[in-house]
Amino acid sequence: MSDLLERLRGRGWRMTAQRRVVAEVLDGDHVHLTADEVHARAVSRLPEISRATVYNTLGEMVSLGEVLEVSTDRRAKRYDPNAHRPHHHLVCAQCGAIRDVHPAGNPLADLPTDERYGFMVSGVEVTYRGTCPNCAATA
Amino acid sequence: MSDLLERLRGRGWRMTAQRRVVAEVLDGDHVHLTADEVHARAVSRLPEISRATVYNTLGEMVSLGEVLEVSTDRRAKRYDPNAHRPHHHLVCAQCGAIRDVHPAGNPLADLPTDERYGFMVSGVEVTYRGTCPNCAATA
DNA sequence: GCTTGACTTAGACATTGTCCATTGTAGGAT
DNA sequence: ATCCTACAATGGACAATGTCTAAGTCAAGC
Repeated sequence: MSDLLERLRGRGWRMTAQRRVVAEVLDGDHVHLTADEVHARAVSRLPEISRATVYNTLGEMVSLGEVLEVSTDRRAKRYDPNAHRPHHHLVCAQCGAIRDVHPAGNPLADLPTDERYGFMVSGVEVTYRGTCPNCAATA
Repeated sequence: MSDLLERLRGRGWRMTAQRRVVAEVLDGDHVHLTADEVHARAVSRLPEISRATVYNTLGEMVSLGEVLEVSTDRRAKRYDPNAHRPHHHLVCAQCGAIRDVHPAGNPLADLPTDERYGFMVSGVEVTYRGTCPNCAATA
């Protein structure tokens, strides 16, 4: 059920009630919660969990490479538990809904050498913007 | 020399000392200043300019479509006066240096219909990550 | 040179995130 | 089973970035 929790367990990660709750809250597909959203949901299961712990725990999951940080807007960072299959994001400009997407093509190959300014290029993020069906209907 | 200022003038934008200074500070190629950096530079030319004015002015330039907001990290928004030719960004993971790049290919065409989740997709941002020559040498 | 509505200001406030000293506890050692 | 100890959690202060408001100021048209 909880893939994320399983992965973390298999790394000798010290398990605590707080960490378990954070991992459970974050698990799933197309999940892109902010730290505060994670905290709110965690609190409903473990009322005494603190904000700092949620931030620390999310930060550790990111360091372990089991969770991705996503910045689709200039507001809060979002956390994406689907760190294993590389993917990009499609964001609704109105409501902020986010979907994971897997475009064809390889943007890295599309960056010519003379546009690299001597950088060692290691990765690329692609963010599609648009309007979701829901917002299109309401507008 | 100040293209940005010229463009703004030609739109009946009410001109004030503050707005002129902000436009001048922001003009150029590969310019990606944060609001606070813009403020700091503006203050050196017009000591009494306020932070709120800089934020307001940058926001208006963005609304007018003459300046782009760029979020290459989760820190402060950056402002890019080069709103004419569409382009993407290459960011140094160590020092945060940013270059404008123009990759080949069309990422919009690479997003299959069955990965669009019914969204009306209107744009795409591509952010390349890597290490700049300077940081590679120092590391 | 007036008038007026738009612009600017200073600072309070909001949001998101980090840090630190203290307290608690998971998991190995006995 | 219990004890130890290093690691984790807590909560509250602090920092960075951005927004808002009420009052004063000014650019541009008449």
